[in-house]
Amino acid sequence: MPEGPTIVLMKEQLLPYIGKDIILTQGKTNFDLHHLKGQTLKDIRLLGKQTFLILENAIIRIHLLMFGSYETGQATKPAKNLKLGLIFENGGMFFYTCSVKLIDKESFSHIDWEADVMSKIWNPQKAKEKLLAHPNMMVCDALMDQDIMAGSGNIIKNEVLFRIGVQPESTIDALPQAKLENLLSEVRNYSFDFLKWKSQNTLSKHWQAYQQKICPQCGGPITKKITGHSKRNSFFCKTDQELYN
DNA sequence: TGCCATGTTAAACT
DNA sequence: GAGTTTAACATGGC
Repeated sequence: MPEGPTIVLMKEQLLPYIGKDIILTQGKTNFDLHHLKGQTLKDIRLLGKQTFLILENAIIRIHLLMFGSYETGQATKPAKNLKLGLIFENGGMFFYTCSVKLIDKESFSHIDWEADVMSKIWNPQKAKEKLLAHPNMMVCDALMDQDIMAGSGNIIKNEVLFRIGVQPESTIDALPQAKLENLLSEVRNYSFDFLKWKSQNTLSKHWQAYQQKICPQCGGPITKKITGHSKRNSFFCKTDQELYN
């Protein structure tokens, strides 16, 4: 169950199959899997929560959504949930309960790779311009917007806002310049902390606001509230986080 | 046990 | 037809 960093970890598991030929396909997709057989997996690219499998003659987009899961090597989960299985000479990759789509070259060529907060070409300046183009946008929505900050999700949103001391319903135009810069740097910083803690299986131990009841700084209550157009739960401290609007 | 959730899409509304 | 809301997906943790 994925935000961007989880997908970065998934990609590491998929790397051994780059350069290998697909010898068998499995699963149930809304396109014909048959023509994938025999193709080489040329590359794997990520944009936030999306994974692109670049084949010789097709591009497949995988999105794990909320409940999706994957395995590499051998498939062990119930076949009825298998959306896509690709078998290579050295093992397979299996994606369950997720979205699997064929992407045409045209739309693939228009992807803004610089929007991925974990990418080495992440472009916070460009993200800032996109944010400023939506002055009334609430920061809780900004941090869920996959066109602006691809890979950020509800956990990252809440933890970033706690770190920078800003309440989720603050708006972009009311945010002091320094806080905006803060937001852009912490969304990347926290994503890499997320990656580190996730790989150590200690992610939830490090939550300061998300799913918390007591503020670790002031000892006061953490407020839980559905916020923004994205209508996702926000967790925040009214004392240690300022509302700018 | 039952409820809720790291997310997006498409159907079903207005 | 547009914009908006709801349901679906179906697992795992508390």
